[in-house]
Amino acid sequence: MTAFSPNLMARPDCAACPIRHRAVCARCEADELAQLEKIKIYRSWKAGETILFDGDPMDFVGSVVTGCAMLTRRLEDGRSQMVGLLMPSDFLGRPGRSTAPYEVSAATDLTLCMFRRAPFEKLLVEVPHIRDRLLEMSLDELDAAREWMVLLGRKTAREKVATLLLLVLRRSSLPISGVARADLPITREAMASYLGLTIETVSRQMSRLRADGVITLEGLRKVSAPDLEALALAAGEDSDGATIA
Amino acid sequence: MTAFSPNLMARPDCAACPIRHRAVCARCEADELAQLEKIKIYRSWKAGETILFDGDPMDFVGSVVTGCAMLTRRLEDGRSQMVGLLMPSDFLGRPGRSTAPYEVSAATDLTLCMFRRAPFEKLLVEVPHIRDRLLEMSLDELDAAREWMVLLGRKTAREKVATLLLLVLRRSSLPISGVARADLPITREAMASYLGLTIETVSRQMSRLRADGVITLEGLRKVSAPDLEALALAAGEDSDGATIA
DNA sequence: TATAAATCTTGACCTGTATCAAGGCCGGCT
DNA sequence: AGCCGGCCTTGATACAGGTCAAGATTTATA
Repeated sequence: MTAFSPNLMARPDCAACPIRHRAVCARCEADELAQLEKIKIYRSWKAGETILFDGDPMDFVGSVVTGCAMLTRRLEDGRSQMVGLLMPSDFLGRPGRSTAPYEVSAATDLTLCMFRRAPFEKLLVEVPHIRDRLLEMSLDELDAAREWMVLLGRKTAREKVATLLLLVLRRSSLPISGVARADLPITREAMASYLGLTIETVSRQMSRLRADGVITLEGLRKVSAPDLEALALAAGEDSDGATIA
Repeated sequence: MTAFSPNLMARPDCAACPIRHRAVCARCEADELAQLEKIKIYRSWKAGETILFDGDPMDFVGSVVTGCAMLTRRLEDGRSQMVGLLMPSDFLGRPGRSTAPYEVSAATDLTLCMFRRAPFEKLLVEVPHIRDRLLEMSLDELDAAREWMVLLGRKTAREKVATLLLLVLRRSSLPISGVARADLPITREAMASYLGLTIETVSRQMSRLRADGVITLEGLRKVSAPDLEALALAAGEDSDGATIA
């Protein structure tokens, strides 16, 4: 995964985020860039590290530059459910909230571009387009969350795994259809956490998809799909190819 | 359920929405009210009616005044998952989008306060506080959706049913703890759709909760819980009593 | 009020996924 | 290189929730 401009500065042609950024106001883009530049801080974590625990103070917002971050909610008895998988250009945090409502951790080696909340919120007041894009992004996230609810509530284990692979392949590789290859950014455990399954079930379904010729694995982390349409079919997806962001 | 001001006009003391509206700008509230007043339309549906099918053009936004609306996504083979349950004061629709990404239907007799999209979006540009509240609301919705993902992915059938009852009881009745009573606004089928279960499983778990003394049923639609704490326990909820909006 | 049509409940049985357990693969460390 | 420890895969078994089916209760209609 290569480095991208963080979300709020992304241009419409940003390869990492084909869905999220529709247009950028030509008039004020330069200003935004300059102002954001002044208050940003980069920070990195190693794969597996926890960035914030549920309830921790969270005095920043930011976006993923490289790598992959996870948002996880835990029930008291230890059961846990991932509720967000943040890829490059995805936004993290919420203006107006100072406490993390879930655990944030690094799925892979991770770099975040962070803005302290106070100056960011000030900027939010001054530059209306940042707020507009934040609204756009939140609504996209909401759509994605709802799409994921369908997966969690109604899809079979096989469909769940296929859907996640499809998501990763669609985000990582350029072609709309045909052969697609990608590095799986997450462990089997993280996949299970995201899909509402156990590790064993994920593993079994990966094996089945491989046996059925829907996917190919090289090592544990490299997946490819000779035919994305076939994978989409296994994912039980609407034929219109609705995208899950 | 009594009538409330629709969401965007809600005051901080609005009984229906204790969570969503933190503050209203005193300076511009009057103006907003006047401007919104000019472009709003009320419309009602009977319980069970479909308001919009997935993919229908949606040239309005609005909020629930009375009753209860459902957002449902369907897979091609007929499986369906409810992805939103809108109660009085909840917002429906998305500025900038003209097509419904899910089916919208009336769970009970329903009245919406609607604004045609074009003038609403114009207002959005002119009155910044409306946009701010829309962002707040979207972020709250996102939190709620994520909380629901935990339910769908990790909770048992009993916990799921208890969580939904708790949600309804918390929204309908005033006391923080102690006895709570409410009308279930939705059928068993809708409950099943929301919880990612079958009707039969919902029914069985309702019976079990009743047998265990956690809830009481009068007729099919009136529930009460002698002890909300006990219900929260059955819901597998964090002890801090985190609210699902 | 009687009857019909929904909606809900309960039971018997089955299946998909979780659980428990053993072994294999791979990367890191000495 | 060889060993160790963390992932991952595979198998055997158990159980929660789904499916199918019958009946009960409620609501709508005549």
